[in-house]
Amino acid sequence: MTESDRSLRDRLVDAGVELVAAEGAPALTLREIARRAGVSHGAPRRYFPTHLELLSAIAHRGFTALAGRAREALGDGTAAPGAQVAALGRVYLEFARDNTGMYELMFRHDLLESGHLRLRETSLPLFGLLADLVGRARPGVDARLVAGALWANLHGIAQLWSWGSLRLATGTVDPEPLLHSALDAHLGPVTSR
Amino acid sequence: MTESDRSLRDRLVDAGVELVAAEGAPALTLREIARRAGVSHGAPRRYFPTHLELLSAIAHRGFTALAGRAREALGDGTAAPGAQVAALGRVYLEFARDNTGMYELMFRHDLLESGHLRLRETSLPLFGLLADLVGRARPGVDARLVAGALWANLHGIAQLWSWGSLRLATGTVDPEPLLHSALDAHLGPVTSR
DNA sequence: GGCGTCGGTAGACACTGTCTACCAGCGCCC
DNA sequence: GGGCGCTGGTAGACAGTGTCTACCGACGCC
Repeated sequence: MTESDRSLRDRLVDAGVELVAAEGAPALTLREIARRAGVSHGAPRRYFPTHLELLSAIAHRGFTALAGRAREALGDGTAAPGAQVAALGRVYLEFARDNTGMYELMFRHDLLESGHLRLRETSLPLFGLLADLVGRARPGVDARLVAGALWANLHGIAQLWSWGSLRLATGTVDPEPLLHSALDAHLGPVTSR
Repeated sequence: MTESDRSLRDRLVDAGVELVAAEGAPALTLREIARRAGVSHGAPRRYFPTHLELLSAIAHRGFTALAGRAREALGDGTAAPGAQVAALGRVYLEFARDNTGMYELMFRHDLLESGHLRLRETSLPLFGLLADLVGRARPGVDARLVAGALWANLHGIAQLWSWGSLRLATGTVDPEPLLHSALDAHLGPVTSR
């Protein structure tokens, strides 16, 4: 058959990725994913011993997708470090805005600890890149610390904005000024951005 | 009876608060809350038409508790604005650390939109206080914007730290340096703190 | 004193994740 | 070649969930 040449494992993850984009994170039922992949509800168990591990695999796709967009936004990496950090921040917020369900899934804390995929470590290379850029943009500071604070800021903006809390609190109509404020704060007064 | 002089509504919320502290957010089952309150699983429906509304009422307790701690940390409010902001940030992170389950519940986005309690608006007074302090600490800037960015930063640190992601990424052993970094960033170079 | 209403019970329903028994088809080896 | 075991999937049971509905007991009120 045309479907079974790709392993069921991949088809399940594919179905999950489509489902979370179409219906949101709460729709990612084990049985519904199996249904969409055209198999019985017990089949996923061969590949994912538990529901959480399947969700982890789906979230993993999200992290690699985010990393891909980051890489392509950075281009050849010749721009000024501060500008590259700004580009990363913008990509991060755009990803969270355009993939609400997937972003929500990626940061479900019970997923982070499950699966030998070690989902938490998946985001480390991207963080390392950020820390490197921060270190070049602000020599002299503890780059990993500042990068950590900045990452937390981006994450907070992404979440609180998508929930409407920040829109309500700040009264602004889009998160761009918040991103600017955060970048200015962590990267120091406007440099060559 | 000694139990029914307080309305079942309050007893349910009480049971939920205890349960989330003892067993974590995922344990907040409608049926388990009813069990702990000593009633049948259909009883809560008289007061909370849906499970989410009961959870909203429980989370509401969390917000008022947080506001209480903030108020008591600020004291008479005579300290320098920057110091007060720092105190608020510290209280926020401590609350998130000491009440992991409750904090997780408070920021479940599907809760924020449910219930005529309008949970999202509950955090507005506290945010207004923060924005006011930020405005006095940094006159000239858009206080609500900077306060929003700072709030997002605190929220991000609280979440990512409690999940272990920030500890892993920054290599620090406690979130205090992150708080300092964030405060320095948003409030400008160390003032009278 | 009968009646209606309030506050709670009990059970049904559909749905979930997990577990277990089964089994069809295939390759492999003696 | 024929039996065997393994791989990969099916089907059903089970406990638990949230919601809904029928019932009902005690209380207040006219």
